Amino acid sequence: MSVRARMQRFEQALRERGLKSTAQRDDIARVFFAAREHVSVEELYGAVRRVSPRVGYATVYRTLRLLKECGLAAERHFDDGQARYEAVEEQEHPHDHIICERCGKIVEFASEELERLQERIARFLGFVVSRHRMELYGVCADCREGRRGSRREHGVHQV
Amino acid sequence: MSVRARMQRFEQALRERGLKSTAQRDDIARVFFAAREHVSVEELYGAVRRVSPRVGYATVYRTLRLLKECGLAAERHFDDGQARYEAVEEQEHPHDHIICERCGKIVEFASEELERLQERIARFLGFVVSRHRMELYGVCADCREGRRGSRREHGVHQV
DNA sequence: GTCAGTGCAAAAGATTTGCATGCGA
DNA sequence: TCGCATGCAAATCTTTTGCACTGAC
Repeated sequence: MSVRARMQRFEQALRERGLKSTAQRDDIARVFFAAREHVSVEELYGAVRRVSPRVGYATVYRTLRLLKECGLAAERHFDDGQARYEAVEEQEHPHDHIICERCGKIVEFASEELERLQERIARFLGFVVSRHRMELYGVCADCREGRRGSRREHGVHQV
Repeated sequence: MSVRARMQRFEQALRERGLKSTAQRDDIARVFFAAREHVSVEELYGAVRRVSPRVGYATVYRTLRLLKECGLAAERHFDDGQARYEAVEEQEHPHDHIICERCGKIVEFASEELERLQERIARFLGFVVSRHRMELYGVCADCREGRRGSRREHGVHQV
């Protein structure tokens, strides 16, 4: 989905909630949607300040919370401790992450087989699953072969 | 493994590193090993204070870091944001967690089928996996059926 | 004109660190 | 005795909140 389309969804969400559209909110949302996936608050704040230097940290946090509540952003906690955010696709299929421990690249993937297995395991343990999270950590092909590689890797890979 | 056996491993690890055995370290380690799994620092601090009221927060953190470095404790970050620690079994098989969103019970499980699937997915994406983490969130049988149930559920379930 | 939104600073919560003192080896 | 370990308080770091001012509607 384009940044423009996402912005329209954001503006619509604001209207639906009777919230105001402001220059700051727009700047933060636009930078967020245009950013590489999985930004930390710090990274987002830095990028926003380059566009609009008077924006405060608190507004970035507040707008990120707003985007989360509108279903336009998702918060992720990876093992390094710091929270990261990613833009959510419309009707997005839940997906998982595989992370290169050398270059930091994060690749998204979805596996129906994995989901079925999770259901099965949960049922065996007496649980009904509502959500899950899985992360694989390792080394990507680019790093193993000494290539530079792109840290950007778009979209969810169906595996 | 018993608390006693774990304490012996701890004392040995201290000696190997040329570190001192102190009353505080022993108290914290003993309470940690005896505690239910997945304690937060706050919970551990509270429990240690009941045994030894003069211990400081900093010492709990420092000892927990030490236990981690000795391979006797593992740090886990679940989705609620706060870090939790669990005692590590000797030659422990990596395992995953399923968490009841109603009563907070955490059940550990290990699945070879899951591991094989993870390997397969990673290979497909060009990665070599070194570790992983998976959490399932849902509602346990006890909660669904209005039973009280035990929050303790020992050991890793092979599924 | 109203009142939600913003920036700033202060607060809050989690964790780490500096330092004088204590205590294990 | 010597130096690591401790307790305390202060410093960090991340995130939230209070408040007076601003600006969207």
